[in-house]
Amino acid sequence: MDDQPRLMHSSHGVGMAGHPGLAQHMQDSTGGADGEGRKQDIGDILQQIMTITDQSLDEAQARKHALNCHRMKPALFNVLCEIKEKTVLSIRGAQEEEPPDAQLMRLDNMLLAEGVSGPEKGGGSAAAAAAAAAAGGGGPDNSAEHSDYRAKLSQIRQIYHTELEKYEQACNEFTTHVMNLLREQSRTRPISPKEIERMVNIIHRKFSTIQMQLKQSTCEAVMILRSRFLDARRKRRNFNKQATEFLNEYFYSHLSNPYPSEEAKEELAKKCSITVSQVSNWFGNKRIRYKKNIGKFQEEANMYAARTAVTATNVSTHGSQANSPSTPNSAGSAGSFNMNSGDLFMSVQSLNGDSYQGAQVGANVQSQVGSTLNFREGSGCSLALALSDANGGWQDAPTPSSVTSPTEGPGSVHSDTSN
DNA sequence: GTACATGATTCGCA
DNA sequence: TGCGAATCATGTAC
Repeated sequence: MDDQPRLMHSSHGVGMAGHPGLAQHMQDSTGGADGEGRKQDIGDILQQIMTITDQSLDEAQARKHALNCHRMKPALFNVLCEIKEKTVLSIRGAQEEEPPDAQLMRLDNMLLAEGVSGPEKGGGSAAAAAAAAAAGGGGPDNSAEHSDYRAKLSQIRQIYHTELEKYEQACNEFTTHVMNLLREQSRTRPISPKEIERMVNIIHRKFSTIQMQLKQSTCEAVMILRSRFLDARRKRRNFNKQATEFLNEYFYSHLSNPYPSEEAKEELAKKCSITVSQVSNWFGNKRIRYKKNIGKFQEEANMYAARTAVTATNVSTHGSQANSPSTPNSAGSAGSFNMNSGDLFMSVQSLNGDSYQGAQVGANVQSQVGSTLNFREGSGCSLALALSDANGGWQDAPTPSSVTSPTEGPGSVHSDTSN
């Protein structure tokens, strides 16, 4: 406590000594007739200011009022303000000129790109689509995951804006409060408008730091969400049995050309409750793995062939009775797949001498290992032969017209024994 | 825990 | 751009 008067007096001394213009100021404002008397006045005022903290509240209030009414007060405050301007605040002012924060700009750009800040873009659907595209997905098939991503991103966006508003509101309130306080205090201590303005800037900078932390946290949240979204996409889930059945049916029914069109893929995706991309992946994997190990898949092929043949037989029977084309897939959903009207798949395994009788075409067919016969009903029950060649490539099945001679009967077989 | 199955991803190619 | 091939990563059966 003892230090304070000493410091005050010290600063008083420095202030007066360091500001030779004070006496002049006093003279200017008072006419300079009785300089000594005025100096005494100033000394009294300063003394009162210095000792104001040692007084009781009531005494201080009374002294404050007396000081405020003192004729020398405005001049004294002007001088003190000038001294402040030329010392501490000038140093602080030099530090205020900071370059725009690069990190803040990065954060702003990222938030804008992710659709968190800036105008509402469907809750960041563009970013979600970009994320989906990056993960190899696309189209309406990922809508469930997209909507989940969008919902969470929208949540982040909402929290971000709520917090931002809170900060801005708090910043404004605090700024107003400080300004009012400083204006109030400027009645009893020398505070220039410039200093108030500077203080406001300091407050804004402090709140900007908080805002940056908020932006950083939001960016982190978006990054976590995004990585989880991508991870979830990568996470493998086995398709259900029915989906695999549908895919296998199509694959073995189109062994001659197991490249489903976009429409077929969409149809399969719909039936299997998977995405078009997944259908593409499945066929890609299937073709590779089938070619790598035809023998292993032969049993599976036979199973689907038999099933398809039975279905086709049934359908054919009813179909011929009804005199209408049929679509023999075991699921019985006519026309669901991109099959030629009346495609009948038949796989022949000669290893154990088994042969499947295509009831519809009425022919006993025995062929080479790995060869696959694709019977096409249609005009004259034409027969297309499809097989995977020795090089592992797929040989396109001839079109019915190209393999069907008008003279060929149901039992005619185009057989490629290259395998 | 291990081997195998299988969906997803990546990369090079035509 | 779609495909084949290789590979990764995870699910599943034992």
